[in-house]
Amino acid sequence: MAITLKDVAERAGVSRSAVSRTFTEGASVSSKTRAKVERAAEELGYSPNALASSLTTGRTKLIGLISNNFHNPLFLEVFDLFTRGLQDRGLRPLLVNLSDETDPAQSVQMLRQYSVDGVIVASSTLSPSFAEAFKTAGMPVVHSFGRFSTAPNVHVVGIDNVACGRMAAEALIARGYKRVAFLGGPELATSTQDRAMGFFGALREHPEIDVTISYASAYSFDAGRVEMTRLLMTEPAEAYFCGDDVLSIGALSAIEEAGLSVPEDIGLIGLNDMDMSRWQNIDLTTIRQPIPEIIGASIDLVIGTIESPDRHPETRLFPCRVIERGTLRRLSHGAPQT
Amino acid sequence: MAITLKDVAERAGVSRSAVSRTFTEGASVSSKTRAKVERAAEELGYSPNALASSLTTGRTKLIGLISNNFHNPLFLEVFDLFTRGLQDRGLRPLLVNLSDETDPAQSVQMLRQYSVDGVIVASSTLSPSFAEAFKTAGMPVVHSFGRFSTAPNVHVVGIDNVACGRMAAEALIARGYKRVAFLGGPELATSTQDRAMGFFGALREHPEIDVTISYASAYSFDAGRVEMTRLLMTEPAEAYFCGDDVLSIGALSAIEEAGLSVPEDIGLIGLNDMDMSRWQNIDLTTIRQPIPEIIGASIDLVIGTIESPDRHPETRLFPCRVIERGTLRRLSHGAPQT
DNA sequence: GGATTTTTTGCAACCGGTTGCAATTTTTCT
DNA sequence: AGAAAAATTGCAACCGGTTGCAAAAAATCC
Repeated sequence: MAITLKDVAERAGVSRSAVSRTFTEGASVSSKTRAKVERAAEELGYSPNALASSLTTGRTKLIGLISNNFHNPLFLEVFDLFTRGLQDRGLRPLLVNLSDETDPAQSVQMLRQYSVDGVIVASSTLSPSFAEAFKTAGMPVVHSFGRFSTAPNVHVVGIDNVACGRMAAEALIARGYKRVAFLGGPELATSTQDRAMGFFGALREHPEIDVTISYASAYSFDAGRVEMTRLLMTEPAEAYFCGDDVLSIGALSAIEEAGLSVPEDIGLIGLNDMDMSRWQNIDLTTIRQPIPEIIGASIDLVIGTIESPDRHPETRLFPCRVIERGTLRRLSHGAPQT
Repeated sequence: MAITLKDVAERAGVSRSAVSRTFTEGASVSSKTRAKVERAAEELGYSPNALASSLTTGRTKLIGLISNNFHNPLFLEVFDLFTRGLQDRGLRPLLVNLSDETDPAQSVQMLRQYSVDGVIVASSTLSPSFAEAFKTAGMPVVHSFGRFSTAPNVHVVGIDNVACGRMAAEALIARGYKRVAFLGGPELATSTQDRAMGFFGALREHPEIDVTISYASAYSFDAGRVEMTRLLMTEPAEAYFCGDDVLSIGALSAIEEAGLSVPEDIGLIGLNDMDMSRWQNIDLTTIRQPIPEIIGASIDLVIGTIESPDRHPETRLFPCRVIERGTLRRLSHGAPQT
């Protein structure tokens, strides 16, 4: 059915090796045979079978892209950048949707069956051990949006969640809020824990500020809305740091529905700066994660590890910054600016 | 490095064929050898190389999933359902991000190199000829969210955009609007054209209603906002049918910013019913596309075509329905209900 | 021009599996 | 128990490529 190497070889009147070599970067072929082969290939419409060649070269150019975040709009941007970035470097993303699975065994087996060259785990909620399972299985792996660790076992690229928590706290302090709160994502998500730690850490130096905490059941609109609705039933804080933009938007919706206004009655600051957050009817003050940089670094790192497998695991964290929009009261003039 | 068939065969003391057969559905192996092989495989941690086997079986279980919609939040749901649906059936999505590319040649070549078993083109903006290129190259292909055609060359699964346009018109008529408009997506997108056709067709029977048309430059928030802002500078219509939810939200933002309110001053009806549209601070009246059904049918159809390649191309369109929310005035009592 | 070096080429083995076929073993039958 | 039928097994060829090696051809040198 399909055109193979052999067909081209016969048509061009050369050996199969010659054909293989013309399609292999840096192999030794005279320009004369190359021309013959290319002509024959063109006429037959031949293109080499990447999977067959992977058998001998050991490289498939397939990268497993694993995620469990198929409900957070931020991840559409993430998938866009990952797929584009991988394609631009000649790699192909094999997408794995983890949904509610948290055991890596199946994914490891599946990606091994397809001999992927490397694996990218894109998730802020999976535990570090998930990515480690791929390393144990001998696959180059990078955990994107993962958690910082002083002695990492696998490459981690992301943000310093503790620093972000602190940054959020400082933003609220600078704006003179006296009763603040953290509205986190799922309590056991590593990112939630770290953000809470940073937030509380910074506020420890400000005992005059009252601080509370609560958790939404997921990084989702509904969870944020439900939790904020609950909070509004008693005395709410003056401003909330929400562990995620989509959570913030849920909270925003609950606040408006209660007849209160943002930022006059309650302030909100999110985290991520997904595209939607800048929409003028949302206009969320938030902390921006430099997504393109995180993804670029993740890809570079996985490629680097494919090339030198014994590379020492490293953690690359990118700085975030506050994006000033409309859900926090303006910075009071003369207040300490960070 | 990795464990191969041969390793298992040696350890189990059987031939390579025996090992191969124990891992092949419906092959002839005695329970005794099967046990030996499974034990050896277990001990060595063997899992068969799917790509090597694809060489002889001709099946990779890889499905090319092609899209150019990486900015419409609806497509996160689409990717979620596609990846889950494919996985559940033992298939693997190889994701291709088309971005602004519209020439299928590269994608065809790439997917041929990876010997994908089938291709799903998920896009409402690509022309039918895009999907046809895969068929010409001999690959089973389904165009999801594609356009209806009486004599289709490839399988198409989607909605009847003309009927949706009509449905939108009827919804506006039923609510007594007298000056309505279509705010379409890119003028050359096939979906836009069809929706416009249905919309205008239905209104032709109501010459008393004034109807106008304009196009946003993309199916995006910004494009919707820009276009609505422009429309508001002169006398706007009483209600708009927007070609897409995200466009509607952009329009909504422009309207609110102009100090007008929805649905009191201007009504809006979208199309898609993406998850976000139900968020209470958006609360968009819209026409729901039954995304899960479309995706399920697309997967079934691509599998069906893999199994019987000469299957006649068919078009499967799913019915849509209006989802009543808060951006259109309430149906006036006694008004004709459709 | 002939010897030497460099480049190009084809052979054949291999990558990790599958499968038709004939030989062998097991089961069934009388 | 022995013959016939059915099930299992291994051999060897094959899937579509790649690559080390030795032979052949071309280029360089004196």
